[in-house]
Amino acid sequence: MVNDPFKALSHPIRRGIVEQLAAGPAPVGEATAGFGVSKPAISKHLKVLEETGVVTRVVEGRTHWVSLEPEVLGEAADWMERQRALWGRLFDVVDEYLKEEGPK
Amino acid sequence: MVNDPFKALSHPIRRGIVEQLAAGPAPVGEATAGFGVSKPAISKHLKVLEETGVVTRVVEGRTHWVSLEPEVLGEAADWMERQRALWGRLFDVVDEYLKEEGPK
DNA sequence: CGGATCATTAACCATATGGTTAACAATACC
DNA sequence: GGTATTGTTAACCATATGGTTAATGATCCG
Repeated sequence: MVNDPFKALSHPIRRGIVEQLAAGPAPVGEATAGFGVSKPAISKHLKVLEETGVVTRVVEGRTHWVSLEPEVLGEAADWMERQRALWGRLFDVVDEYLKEEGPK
Repeated sequence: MVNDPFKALSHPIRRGIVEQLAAGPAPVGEATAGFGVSKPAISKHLKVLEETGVVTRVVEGRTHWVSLEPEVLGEAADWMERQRALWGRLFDVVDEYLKEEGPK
């Protein structure tokens, strides 16, 4: 995977930023308010989100506008759904197993 | 999040193990074959998967049976789908924005 | 120009992560 | 008992991660 959205989402602060951005593009300060860490810490999380392709940034004057990249996050969502589909089969396997065992 | 499935899924080998286990419970050696790393490395990945609640282990003789825990992975899948739903709205927001701008 | 504002970079630190080889543990088999 | 099989633990190493404070960049505004 070139973009690795799962790496991006592996920290709660970064998931929080993604949640904030779901409402639409926002300046850094707005998208990252309320996480209780310093600005440099935020800057680093944002950098990870950018490097993994989850967000993009447009600088406009002194404010940096940050936007979600749904396609990249979609890769993660798709993987999860593919897995979920397979778990369904897994339940069937377990069911069959229980059937073979017969009723108690 | 007490269980953090996203942390578990943040490494490609661990995602690979999850994929293998989607077919059903398997012994460690079977669930983790073909990743090109040493057994201790595998052991550690498995430990992470266990600690985050993504898999459970049952020891039977000298083979350790590993199983997926769909509920825990479901937390991650649900989060992704909630986000995906919000991205939908995001597209609408962008559409509205483009409408306001008017046709070129 | 000078100060306030928005945000990053630099330098540093502690701990986590991901890998290795070597040794160990426990069970299975002859 | 001796050896093969399955898997973990111990010790070690390099790099990544996540945080800090202090300094810097860049823009806006009076």
